[in-house]
Amino acid sequence: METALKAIAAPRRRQILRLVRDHELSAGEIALHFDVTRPAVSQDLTLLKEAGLLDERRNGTKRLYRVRPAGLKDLRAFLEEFWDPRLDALKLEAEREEKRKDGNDD
Amino acid sequence: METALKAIAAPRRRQILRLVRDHELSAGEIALHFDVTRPAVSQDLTLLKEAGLLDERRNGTKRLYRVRPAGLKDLRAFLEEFWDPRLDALKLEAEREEKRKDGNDD
DNA sequence: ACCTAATGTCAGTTGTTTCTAACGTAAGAA
DNA sequence: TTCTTACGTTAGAAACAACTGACATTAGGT
Repeated sequence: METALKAIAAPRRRQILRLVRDHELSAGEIALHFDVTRPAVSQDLTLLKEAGLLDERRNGTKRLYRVRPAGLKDLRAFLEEFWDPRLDALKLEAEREEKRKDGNDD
Repeated sequence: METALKAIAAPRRRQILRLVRDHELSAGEIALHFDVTRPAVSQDLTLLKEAGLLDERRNGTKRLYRVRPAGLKDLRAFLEEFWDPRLDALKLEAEREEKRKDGNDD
């Protein structure tokens, strides 16, 4: 969770998340959007992946990334609780709800 | 906003925000909760203040801190929009609503 | 005036992040 | 097997953040 919070604290990483919010993009395509070198972006991707915010899929020599909704959801939930800890009860209920629906990713 | 995001990415600073969520505390009282030196905490307080997340009030030789709800609200709004940019319209409406109510701090 | 309490500020050290250039690797085409 | 494409990984530099100990400041008490 710590990692995720730090991950979204950097503008470029937030931008990356936005880029792969709805469609997959390859590492190279992502890198094209920024003026740092490709390895720099690659490191951001690794960090985001470790934070559980990104999914990676390999296709041939390419690596395709996209947002991992569950990760985003967890981060959101953590923050919701942070703003107001009294939401605990509601949160637990929502989780029970989630389990019932099974595999829904918000 | 950048500052605020970085501010809450550190556990001790989140803890500080929790401590002064409902009641004011002096710098010294806050520092007692942690095992780093007082200056370290003081720097955290400065950072949080700069991020707009903390209000400072002086009383004699003491400085009393408490959460600044407006700052927290802005940060929240920023994140809401980040999770789902389609909320723009709703957000603007909410802001209009805020202005109407004038000075309400959530 | 002098003292104490409560706190901020500064300089310097250490630790962490971020970046680039160079190198390594794995997939597929020729 | 050799070449190319699309990547990740590493080493080292540079920038940044976090601490601590020492000092400065400000309010009030005696």
